[in-house]
Amino acid sequence: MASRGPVVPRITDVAALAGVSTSTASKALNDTGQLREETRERVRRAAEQLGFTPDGRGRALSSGRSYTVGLITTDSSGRFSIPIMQGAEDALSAGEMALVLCDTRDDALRESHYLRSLVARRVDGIIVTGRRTEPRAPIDVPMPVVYAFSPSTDPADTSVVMDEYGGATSAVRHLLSLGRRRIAHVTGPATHRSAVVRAAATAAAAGDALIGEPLHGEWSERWGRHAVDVLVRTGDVDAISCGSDQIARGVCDRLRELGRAVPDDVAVTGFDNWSVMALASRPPLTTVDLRLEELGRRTARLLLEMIGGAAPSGVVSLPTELVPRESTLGT
Amino acid sequence: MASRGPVVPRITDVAALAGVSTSTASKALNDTGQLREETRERVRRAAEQLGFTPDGRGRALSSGRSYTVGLITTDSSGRFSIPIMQGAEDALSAGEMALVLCDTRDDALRESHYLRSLVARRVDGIIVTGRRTEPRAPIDVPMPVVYAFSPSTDPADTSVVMDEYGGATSAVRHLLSLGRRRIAHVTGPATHRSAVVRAAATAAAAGDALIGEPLHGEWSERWGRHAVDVLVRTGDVDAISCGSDQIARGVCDRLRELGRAVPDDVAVTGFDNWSVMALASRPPLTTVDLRLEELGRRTARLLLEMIGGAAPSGVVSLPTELVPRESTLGT
DNA sequence: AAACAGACGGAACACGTTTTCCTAAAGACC
DNA sequence: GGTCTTTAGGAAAACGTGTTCCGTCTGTTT
Repeated sequence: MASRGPVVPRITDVAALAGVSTSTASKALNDTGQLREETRERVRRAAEQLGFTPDGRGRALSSGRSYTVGLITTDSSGRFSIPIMQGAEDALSAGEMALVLCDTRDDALRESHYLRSLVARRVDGIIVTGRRTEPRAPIDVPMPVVYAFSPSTDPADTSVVMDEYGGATSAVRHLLSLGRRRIAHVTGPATHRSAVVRAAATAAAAGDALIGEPLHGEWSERWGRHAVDVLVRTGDVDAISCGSDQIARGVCDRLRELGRAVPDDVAVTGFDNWSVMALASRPPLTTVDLRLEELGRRTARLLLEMIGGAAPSGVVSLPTELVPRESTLGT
Repeated sequence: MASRGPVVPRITDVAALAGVSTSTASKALNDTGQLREETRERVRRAAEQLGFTPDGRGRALSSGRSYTVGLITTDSSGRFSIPIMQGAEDALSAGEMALVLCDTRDDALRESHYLRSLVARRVDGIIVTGRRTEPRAPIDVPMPVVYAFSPSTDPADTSVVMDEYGGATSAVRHLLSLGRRRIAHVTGPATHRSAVVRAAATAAAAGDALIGEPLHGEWSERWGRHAVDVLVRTGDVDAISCGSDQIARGVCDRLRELGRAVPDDVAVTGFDNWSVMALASRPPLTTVDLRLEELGRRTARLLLEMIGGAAPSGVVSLPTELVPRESTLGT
């Protein structure tokens, strides 16, 4: 027992002031047991007067729950993790649950350290999220776990992912519906699952309208600019579907520099709806919104259900949303 | 007492297995009290065998501390909050403290909700961080608080801020040292403290070299581009110091479109070192790094000291760091 | 008036740990 | 050999809450 922290009133103080026992005070404040309304009111008044707030630690111990969930993220700086965090935090705070943040920085040592810490805190459940969509090894803890964004390699675990395949498909369908028939695809490294999935969906949806093979490079504006140079040399295209908004922005910049009008000469689509890129691009990008905040919310809700006793629900795939803007529609 | 959660071994189980009392087991595992080494070892082995992890809730109750700090942020999505969070989390996790995340979304109702929740959890301390550098009203809680990024209006509180004035000064000195003598300043809205402070520092450091008044607009690439049009009409400049990297990127883009070489004709500096902007800009931006992660770390350390009993230390101002890149140095 | 049911509230224990005493055994000293 | 000190370990209380169980008191019924 270290030095006592700040002195805050305990339930016994409230009980004493109201002239009842602690158990009665507890019942009054929690609306349980059989008490006269007058007694309840007296206790409530005493609690108010003292500014009493029940101690979560005692409560946790008594209830067997900590009303806390852990969020393990491989990099919290990632633009993917943040909206997920926000969504999860939103859904959890509604249920009076707190979120403790653990950023492993992709370090296995850190991860095991944090896992021990979360287990020690008797967290009610854990959300695991990654930086990439590659499946990851499940964690071994004695409490419910939900994987978000990067699913568990064990299909029996609960994982929430977004439907990238469907997203890429919707982008291509959009281009086709606008009459584009010579579509190129520029995306990230072939070593990234996202790039491969999006490319496969694009090829399948475009069919004969796909020009050449998908071009793989880095997830950068620079690569987008360079890819345009390559495409221009190859032949003519009337649309470029990109694997990310960064690439798409680079594509737009280079097209403008070459005197090709977007979208009149070439329509461009992005992916991710990363506002910093999609809105700052000239013109603003038609893109696929991943609805990551919804993904976070859904993840948290599934976790809450599992904490409530529900069984794991396997892999849940969430729809994306096409956001049409000037890069395909014009002004 | 709700349904029992996952069954994990308690210290009594360890004690029973080792054939000692619980108090002895506790002492053995915590290296306190007077025990034979052989007994200690026996207990340790039993703990290991059972996979025992002490329950943080019981521990918190007994120690009077929760080993948890709250982080109240007005928007966790902000690119300023995130590095601060990371730094804080880094410094805290080293001390076995967990960080619970509270995103108020700039809503007073949410804020008071979270404050109640944190007080209920008997958090050991709270970090308050904002989206802007404007001072904010202090919070009233019975535990140590440190304000980061946006200081408390009460100078007696502990606040950690960055030295924007010094940062802007260093950028201008850098331009002067490169021989630039006709410097314009393009920055954000005059209603933002950051813009005003940075502009004042720029004017003071530039002296006669400052061309015209600081140009106030939005924190956007679009405004940067537009400001270049204005400046070109006004007269000739050989350097533009910008209030943010976004503005600077817009400035660079427009200068290139107008055929002005950066930095040969006009040198450009940014502010914030937001890599998405600073590195993607053509050319990459010389800019002022705010060292937000260090700010977060420092904040957390000060909080830990206050939790340990130290007195508030008033406003602490942290130095920024000039990062020279091609937009002033050339290739 | 006696028996009974129901309303009300308190005593005690549980949750899991740490810590403060306290006791018994073993050794040291005269 | 008796007293004193040291060592090793246990019993009990503390932290703050929720809940179970039980006793009392009031009012109703026969």
